[in-house]
Amino acid sequence: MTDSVLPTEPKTTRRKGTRDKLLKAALSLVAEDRGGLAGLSLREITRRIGVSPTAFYRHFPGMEELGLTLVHESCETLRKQLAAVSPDGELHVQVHSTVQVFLSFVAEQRDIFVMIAREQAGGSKKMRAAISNEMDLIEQQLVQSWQLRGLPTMPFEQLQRVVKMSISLVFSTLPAVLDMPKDSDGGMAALTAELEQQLTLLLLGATALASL
Amino acid sequence: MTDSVLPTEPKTTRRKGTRDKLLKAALSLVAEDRGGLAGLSLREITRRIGVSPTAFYRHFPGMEELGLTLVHESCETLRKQLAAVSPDGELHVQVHSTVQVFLSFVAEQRDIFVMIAREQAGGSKKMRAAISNEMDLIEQQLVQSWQLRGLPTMPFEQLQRVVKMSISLVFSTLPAVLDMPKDSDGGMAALTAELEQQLTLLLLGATALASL
DNA sequence: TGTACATCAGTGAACGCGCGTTCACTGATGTAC
DNA sequence: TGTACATCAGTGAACGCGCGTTCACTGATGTAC
Repeated sequence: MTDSVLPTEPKTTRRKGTRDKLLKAALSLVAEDRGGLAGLSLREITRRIGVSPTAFYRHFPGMEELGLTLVHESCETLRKQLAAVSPDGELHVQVHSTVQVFLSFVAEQRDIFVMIAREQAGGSKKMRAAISNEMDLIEQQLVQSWQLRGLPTMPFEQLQRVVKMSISLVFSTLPAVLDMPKDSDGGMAALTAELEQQLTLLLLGATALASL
Repeated sequence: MTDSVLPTEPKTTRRKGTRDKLLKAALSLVAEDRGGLAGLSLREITRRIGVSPTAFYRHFPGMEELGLTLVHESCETLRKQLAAVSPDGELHVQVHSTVQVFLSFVAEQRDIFVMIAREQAGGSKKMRAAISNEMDLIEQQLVQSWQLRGLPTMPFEQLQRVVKMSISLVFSTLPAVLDMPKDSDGGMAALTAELEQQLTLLLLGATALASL
């Protein structure tokens, strides 16, 4: 048994990984139900990743900061993915593409959205402010990208309102996602279909209205 | 000092009132922030109304049942008030009336809506099921009453979807209500105006679409 | 390359606290005769 | 109307528990010379 061969691999691994593990553990605990970030404890999180409770404080001053970090980093990822979409063609094709991106992201990052849905109204004041801020950023980004693509056959103010409403509607379906088995493809498909119907109705309606 | 004159008044008062006091106290504690029903304790509630913690169990088996009762009784009240509205005239007048009823009820019963908004996504599974059930009842009722008034210049399925979307949009604004000072009339007016714009856009759009 | 030192991530014992729930109880209200 | 009894709402002591946070510590990693 040669003792200390291959000093590489685990060198910095166990060191740096803990912060991310804490975030992931918190996220999965929230997704597992009970009652939002407020419903889980620091000790529960550290227990799950096999680390002493005190280790938590090496990475976050407290639970609230962990929550804010989680929201911020998740939404950043979402915005990047949304920015990468560039649908072409007619209006309803573009709608379809955007909705698909949004929803496949929701399906993929289910836990994150579950958490955002819960904290959006249920969290602390700071938490709610952070989420509302992130949603505004998403809104701005969508408005811009749709403008650039020549979609807006309607006044700017109306386009902005339509986007805001679309985002509200997407987030409204999240509680239903919460109560869906993690692997229920059928259920998710039904939600997706209904949401697409809703957004299409909204967008076509607004367009029809603007052309009168 | 004649001792036991006037034996009336407080006879049954202190007895029966406790259950309602518990409900009210829980509601006001949720509205005061922190983090939903999950964020407050049985002892906190009983402390607020000056009763021993054990008295709680005379009225509810636990916190969850108190929460479910709160939701149920509140939504029943809301539905009764909505049923009492009978707007006349053109479409946008009817929209205006309905929105006004809804929003004045929200303003009036602010705490209840705050709680519903929080628990809709943030609560336990049972809680979410109860709220989603109550929202369906509201939806059905609105669809019926609009149908009776001859509003639907659109297919039934579309009317139903429009109502569902309207309710989603109303509930989406609740997190913003949460962060508004209790007496900020200006803030509430702004929210009301934006919401009315949104709903008008949706309804007129859908109508325009149906008449193409 | 080797050595000395500083920084940093994680430890484990200990604390005081508020919690939900149990229990046997008390005294007031309601009911039967 | 009065008396005996059952029911019911509220009490207060007691319990064990998991919590957040503190502290002095250890040993590994990173840095300066």
